[in-house]
Amino acid sequence: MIRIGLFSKLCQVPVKTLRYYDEIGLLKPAEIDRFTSYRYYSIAQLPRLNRILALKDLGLSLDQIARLLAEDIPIEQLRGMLRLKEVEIQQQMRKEQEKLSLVAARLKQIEQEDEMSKYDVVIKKVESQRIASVRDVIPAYPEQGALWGELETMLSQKKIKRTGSCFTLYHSDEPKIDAEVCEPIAGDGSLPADARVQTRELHGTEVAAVIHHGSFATINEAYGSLVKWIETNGYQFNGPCREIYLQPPAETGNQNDPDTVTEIQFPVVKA
Amino acid sequence: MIRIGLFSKLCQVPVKTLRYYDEIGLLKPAEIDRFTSYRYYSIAQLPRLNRILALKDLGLSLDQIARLLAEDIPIEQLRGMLRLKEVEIQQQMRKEQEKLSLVAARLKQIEQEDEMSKYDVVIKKVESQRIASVRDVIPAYPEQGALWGELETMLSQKKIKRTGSCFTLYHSDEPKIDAEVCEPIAGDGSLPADARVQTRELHGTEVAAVIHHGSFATINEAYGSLVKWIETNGYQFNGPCREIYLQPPAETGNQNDPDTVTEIQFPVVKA
DNA sequence: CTTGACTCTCCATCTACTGGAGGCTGTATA
DNA sequence: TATACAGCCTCCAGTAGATGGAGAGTCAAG
Repeated sequence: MIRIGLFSKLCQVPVKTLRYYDEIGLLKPAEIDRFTSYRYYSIAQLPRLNRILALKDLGLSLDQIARLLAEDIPIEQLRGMLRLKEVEIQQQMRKEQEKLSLVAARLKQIEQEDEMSKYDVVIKKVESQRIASVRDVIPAYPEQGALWGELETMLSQKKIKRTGSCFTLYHSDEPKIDAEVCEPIAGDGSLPADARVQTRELHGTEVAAVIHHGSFATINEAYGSLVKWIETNGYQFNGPCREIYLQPPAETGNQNDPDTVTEIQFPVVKA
Repeated sequence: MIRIGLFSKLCQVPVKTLRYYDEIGLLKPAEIDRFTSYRYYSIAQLPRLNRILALKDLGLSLDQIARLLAEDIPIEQLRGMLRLKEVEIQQQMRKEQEKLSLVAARLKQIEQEDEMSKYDVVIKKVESQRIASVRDVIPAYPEQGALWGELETMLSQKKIKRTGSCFTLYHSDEPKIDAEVCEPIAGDGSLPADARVQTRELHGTEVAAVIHHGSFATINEAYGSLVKWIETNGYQFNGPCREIYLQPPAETGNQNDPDTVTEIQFPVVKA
């Protein structure tokens, strides 16, 4: 029987850690003095500790290790745990890889422009949502006002309220702009059976997004940054772009308000 | 001004997390009602939050992000932080890679033998230490008794105490076993200037180690496991093997004691 | 006026330890 | 045998980045 300090030296594990393992029941000392509470370990406990360390090196949690050491684990379960861990590590590696390329892209961008970009691109998931929309080809971006009028009229007639920010889907670019103005509505919204206004489910997707703060006059910069980011970070476009008007419900509108906040989202997939 | 719930929906960040960011000063609401303590956010705060999220995706800590957003950061410092992070991520990836191959090796081993090996190999660092030793070629392993005799005699004459477990270094294998029996001594140990007993520094190294619990008769299994592990896990031998006798200082000795505990270490380098 | 959805603060929890304060215990030396 | 000092004990707090819950106050609609 040896005391904790010597045991610690033999196994190269700090005393504090041994006490912690005792506390959580992972490795109890062979004996504890009833009067002094001194922990006494047996050299024969080294193999168990070694097994603990080896399993820890695989990335298993102490909790999992405790369960594995519980003596009556079928080999099948061990195999399962390891396979699970294998997958976990692979996922983790992919994440790290992702981070690495993001960092590298940022660095490259700093090299080129010598400052931090005004826009920050984030990848996020957008949930599936039910929308009411009006779609048409318009000659110029500001011309979508008419479409908004049609949509609003219909919705207020039917007394349907929107459940989120309204937005425009751009199905095609200039010069023939194929725009669809949309408002999210409740899931049970009755369809109006109207030729112009239709309701449908807009399915969820991953998007790359930036937020533009300022008048629409300068929104091109935001588009430029976002498109460039998507290309340099190895994503591919995967659907029509969404331009979301993030005004608080009260104040919808003024195109040139310098406090306008707009989110631009491009559905993407990792190439 | 919008309330936390709506802001949470717009930016896809949980309410709890927004409150946490407020608490740590990373993103304070634009306004807080003095009477109700309700947090009110401005849509114009979305770009800042987006930047936070983007930096978080790079793997920066909230603390680092807070410092970066402190407005007066020179571009140089940002560059430095990113480069540092780049290196960190690469290290992390190497670690994950290491784990992955360890897990894979375990799985393969289970496939082959259909049980968990009796021995668990761990990689650890061994500190540099001062030793007194006697080295000679012996015809068989048990013959090292004589060498131990010489060493012990000398040390007890000089009244030098050992500072750790004694061990044998095997410089060569059977049939001509070149063994060096060693005892660690205090760093300032005076050298005895003896032809047979010498003192020297044994430099630190990484080792792959297993612990054998039981009589020496079966120690070959431990050697077998360890050597196999080293080979399948892509390490290379890097010095003479150490056989460490982990008995508590009191009971040195009996070769066939079934409670003998021995650690076997092979210095290794990652191939 | 009530109901139900939101929001608030405060506390606890997670992982695997690490550090420190304050107080015993064991051993070596004088 | 007295004393110094290393070693050991327990308890408490803190790490990072949230997450979950209790209990209470607030807001808007019907």
